[in-house]
Amino acid sequence: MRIGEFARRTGLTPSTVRFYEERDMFNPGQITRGPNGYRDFGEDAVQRVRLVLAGRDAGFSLQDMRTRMAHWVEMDDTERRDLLTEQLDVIERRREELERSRATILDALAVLEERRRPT
Amino acid sequence: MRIGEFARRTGLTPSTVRFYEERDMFNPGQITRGPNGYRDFGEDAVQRVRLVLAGRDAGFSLQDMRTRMAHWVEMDDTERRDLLTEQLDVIERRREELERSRATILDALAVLEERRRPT
DNA sequence: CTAGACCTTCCAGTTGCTGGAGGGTCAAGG
DNA sequence: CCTTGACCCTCCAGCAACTGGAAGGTCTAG
Repeated sequence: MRIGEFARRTGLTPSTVRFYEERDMFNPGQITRGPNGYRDFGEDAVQRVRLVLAGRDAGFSLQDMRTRMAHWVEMDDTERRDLLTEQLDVIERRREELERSRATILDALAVLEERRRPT
Repeated sequence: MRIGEFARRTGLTPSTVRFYEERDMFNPGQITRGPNGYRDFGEDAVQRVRLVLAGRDAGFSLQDMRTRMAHWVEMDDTERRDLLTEQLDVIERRREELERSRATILDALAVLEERRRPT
């Protein structure tokens, strides 16, 4: 598929996809070029970028994700499990931060409510 | 208090605190200067920056937070409630993204587990 | 009077994009 | 055939939100 469709399917913009390619987030072969110079994305490129996005949202840098995924093929399942578990931990920490943020705002809201119907 | 203590209490680095000052995240008077040129932070500066951080973690830009808080004083409680509620929505959306990210990783883990004890 | 822990400004660099300029490709319709 | 529109290409400048280093000032304790 071409970059437009790929972007739509991954929720990215074409610009961002090109940026990810420049930063080596794809494996060789996942993006080929047609005779007109257009990029051609395979189905595995979609899978790949989805993992990258999961990592990014967990709070990993693109470089982190690149190295992690580069070594993926040569890792055994135990190492892979460790890596994914670590990723889960990072997500968990992000979730907690978000929860604190939410609490701060709920607090502020509670103050407003209390002012409306005073105790 | 001086910048070091302020940074410790807000979980920021002194560099970031100076950057926030430069970007006008504080109200005039929340940071004064001693005769030696050192910054002196008041207790309200701590409150202020905590709200900024809650907004930042919710996904708002610093500029957004700056304008939001600048108008805060002249808003009535209804507007304030709307603003905070909007902030909660943004947090909720971030939470969902994070949840999807988590699901992607749990999926990958499940594949590994299945390979260990095949069906 | 010096060592250490602070603080100051200024500024260049990093990450992860975003959007624009200037141009090529290609299918459909007049 | 030619134009129009929706694509695509590269290159590059700019942005947000930091980060850290250089070069230097201040203050307290020993």
